[in-house]
Amino acid sequence: MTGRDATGRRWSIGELARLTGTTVRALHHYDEIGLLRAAERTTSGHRRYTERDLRRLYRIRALRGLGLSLEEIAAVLADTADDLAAMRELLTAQLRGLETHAIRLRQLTERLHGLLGQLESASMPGPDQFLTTLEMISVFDTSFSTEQREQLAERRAALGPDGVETARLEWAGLVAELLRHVQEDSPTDDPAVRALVDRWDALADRFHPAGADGERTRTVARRMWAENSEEIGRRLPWPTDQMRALVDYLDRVRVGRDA
Amino acid sequence: MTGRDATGRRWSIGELARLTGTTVRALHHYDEIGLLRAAERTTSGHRRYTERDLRRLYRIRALRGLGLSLEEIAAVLADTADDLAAMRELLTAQLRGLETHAIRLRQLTERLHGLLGQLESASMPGPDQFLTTLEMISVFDTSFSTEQREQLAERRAALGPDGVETARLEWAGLVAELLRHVQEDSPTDDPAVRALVDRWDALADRFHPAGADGERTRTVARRMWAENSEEIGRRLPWPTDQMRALVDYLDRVRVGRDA
DNA sequence: GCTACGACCTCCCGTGGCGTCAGGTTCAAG
DNA sequence: CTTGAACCTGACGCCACGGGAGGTCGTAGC
Repeated sequence: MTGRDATGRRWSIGELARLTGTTVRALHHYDEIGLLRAAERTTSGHRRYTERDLRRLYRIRALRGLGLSLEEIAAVLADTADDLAAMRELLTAQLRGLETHAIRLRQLTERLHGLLGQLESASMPGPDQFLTTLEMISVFDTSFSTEQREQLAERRAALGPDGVETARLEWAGLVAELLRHVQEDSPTDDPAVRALVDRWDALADRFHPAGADGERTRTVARRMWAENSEEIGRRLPWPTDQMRALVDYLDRVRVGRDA
Repeated sequence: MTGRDATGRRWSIGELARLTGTTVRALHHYDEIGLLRAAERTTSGHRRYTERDLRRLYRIRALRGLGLSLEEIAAVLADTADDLAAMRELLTAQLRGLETHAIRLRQLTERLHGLLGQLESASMPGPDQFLTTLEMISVFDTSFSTEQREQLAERRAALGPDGVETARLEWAGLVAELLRHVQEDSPTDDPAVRALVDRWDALADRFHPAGADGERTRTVARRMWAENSEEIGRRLPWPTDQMRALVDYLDRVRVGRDA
């Protein structure tokens, strides 16, 4: 078993750790799980590593540096190593995983950017408002049905990720602000309210722009946003009625505006 | 204490989980760590959540969706919430963290791309070669001294991350292949060997291009690569002599080529 | 031979954010 | 009254180690 390198150099566990930039504890761990067993032990139990162990360790560290799990590493290093296909497959899978990870990371970054922008802007009234926006974001994430998500995905391609994030965030903020106006029963000709509703409609139009059959599309669009508002209302502490009231309120403001 | 919402709706833990898209277990966990305690319990011990709990949960989920840890969330939600500055600070820090994370992710992706490219290319002799390349990568990552890293960083800016990764990978492969030739004592006028050495020198030149004082820079460059080779040799199972032999071999090939 | 002192040993708890049983109790509908 | 779904607490598992306790081993200097 040790015949192959019975004559070579030996390293203690600490030397090995220093050589490879790992820690003694990590080597203990690899030993425990059987990923890298010391080829020999001294009579007193100290580990002695051989050249083969060292080279295996280098491979392990390289693969870990590529983000593979210890289990995966054990698998590819267990194959008699003439199995490059397995290695290629694993690395390809890893690459795909990294790419989806990168996508989520970008989305996260955009959300954070948006939120920070909102925090910096002067239009931010206070902490209550911001916390409500947070709630709306959470609700938004769990409220859209699958087919609605698909519809959004179509628009997503056209708007680009930035546009979608911005819209999502803006919409969450709008719902929060408008709900407050509904609760306070602001008059429908309040300029502030009109500005909010204009932004609301512009947002909906951006997702469902008027095409050849402009009016029909817009109707569908507004209905969809209204339905989402209701769905969201069902998930909020405020009763559904309140959310329906919001939609009604929107309509009343529009009537006053378009008259 | 419960006076504020003594009259509102109550939700069971399962209802709350369905509303917010979480799991019962997660809510148990939040309760355990004190992040979200149910406002009340029934006489039999079942949790009853109030409207305030629900809204707090929405905030928690939104912040978790932004990648904050439960501890951080507890901190910002504990502040009496008029502390938007703390929130801004935390989100900014989070954004910075995401960005460094994204950088590492890009590096990883590039490495994987490079390795896969090497695996696909026809110049890949066999699994042994590939595993040796893995070892070299590992060694490369831990061998360069700090000032050498700094020198590399300068060039890095000029070459771009892609260039650095490609070079790193190519160099690792070259060392592996050349070491084999040294071991097999291939003749110095072997065309395959010459091609390898040409690639080696081209690589070094790419990192240390000939400027006004061309020759001196090149000498420095070659010395640096040679030193790294020795340093690397010291970390390899092969003795230092072998690595020094590699450098000598390189020189002999160059002499034959330039004559 | 004695004494440091460092390197090594094994065993075990902790990390984060829950998932997943196990074994028992309670609730709501029929 | 019964059944089945929902709920409870408690405990272990995950992943790749970090870190500490408490003991043994190796070697260098006196």
